[in-house]
Amino acid sequence: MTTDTLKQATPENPSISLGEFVLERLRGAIRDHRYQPGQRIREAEVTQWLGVSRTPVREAFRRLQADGLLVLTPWRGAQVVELGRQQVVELYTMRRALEGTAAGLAAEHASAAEVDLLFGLIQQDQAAQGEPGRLAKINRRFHEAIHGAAHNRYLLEALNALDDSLALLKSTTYEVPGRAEAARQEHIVIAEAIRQRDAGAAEQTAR
Amino acid sequence: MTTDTLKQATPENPSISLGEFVLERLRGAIRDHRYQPGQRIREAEVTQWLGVSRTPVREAFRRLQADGLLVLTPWRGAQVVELGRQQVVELYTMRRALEGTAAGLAAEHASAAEVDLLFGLIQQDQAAQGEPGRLAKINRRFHEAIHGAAHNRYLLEALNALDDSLALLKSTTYEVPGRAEAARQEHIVIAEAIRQRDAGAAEQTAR
DNA sequence: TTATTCTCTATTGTATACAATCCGGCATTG
DNA sequence: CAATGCCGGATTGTATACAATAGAGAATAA
Repeated sequence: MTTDTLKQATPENPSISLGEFVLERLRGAIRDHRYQPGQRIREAEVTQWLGVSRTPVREAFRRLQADGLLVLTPWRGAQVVELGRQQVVELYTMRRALEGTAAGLAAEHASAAEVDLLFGLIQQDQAAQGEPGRLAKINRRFHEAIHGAAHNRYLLEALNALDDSLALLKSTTYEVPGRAEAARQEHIVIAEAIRQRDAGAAEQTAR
Repeated sequence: MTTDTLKQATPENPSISLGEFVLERLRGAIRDHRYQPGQRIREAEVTQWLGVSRTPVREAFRRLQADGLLVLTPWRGAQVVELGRQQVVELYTMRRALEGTAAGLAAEHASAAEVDLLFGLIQQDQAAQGEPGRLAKINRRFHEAIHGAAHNRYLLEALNALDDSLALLKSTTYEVPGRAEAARQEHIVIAEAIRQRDAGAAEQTAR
């Protein structure tokens, strides 16, 4: 594999290594359910798909194993993780906890600009009523803003890893009628608590 | 590399792959400060040390990168992570938070046997007064017991990863005179809160 | 003397050859 | 007919060859 082929394979960013490239493509495929939980992924398969040799594929496999997205069984290769009921429960429990932690830390560490961003997103949220797509996007950005305001890279990493694992589930974003309104009210309470540096309240509400 | 050589390299457990073997040896070496923060680790070096080829070494490197113990720079190889001041602060903050989460979840999910274990360890702790070595060991087991009682594998993973990162610091286990006694009192409060299923109190005290 | 460029070596990224293992089907035997 | 054992292909684990790059040091010019 020459540098030329690498450029072909990653036109957006020719500077990253093939291993990173394969990693991102595989992670994306798993997130988008192009590989489904329980499905086996053969090295040769990815090799042909992305036009690279086995070496970078195997490196990507190892990283994904460490991230909890793949199970590597000796001599049997890689399988997308299948989450059991108990694991799903634990995953959501952990997420609730970390979400609370993030809000609490944000209350302690958020800058004025970050607080402004939170309230700005709440206003955008208000303006996007009735547009589920936009609403979901703004909602996500609100949570990301809180995560960032916590100013803790390890917390951030953990939250991202959790999100990746949650993507393994069938994404059933069910619409509960009054949920959007209730969520916005909660967001206001959280943002207010953060502005007033009330870590306890922010943490409790975020959970 | 034949199976025979593999057995030579891992006499304790000939069944695991060489990649896993290298991973464990490297992780241990970093934990024990045989490789110091900032130090570069060359592939050829590990290759000779452990008598394996570069392939398993590289796999171990990737896993350690994912665990946050190594930094891999393209064309410059692996370096043990050097934690800056801010990172250390964030690490300890995260640990406090997760320790609290673990205690809170333990209060919700601990079995009777696990509660008994906690109180048993407190008694052992009392009996080991004046023996810093034993005391530290029992203390560690107490915390591990709480982590286990939380019944959340993702939390457990995160705590272990955090411990690995903390091992990068110069382990300055400084002895504060009355600390052992104070710690035991705190442990009693935590264990009591868990027994009474008081998640809030357990979480607050554990932090 | 100092800055700069060039070359060469050490080291890593990638591809591929080879060894070991698992899993299917098939034959043999009771 | 069923059960068992034994190949043979498919797949992964490991080693190694080759390509590409970074960095150190020498040589040259100012």
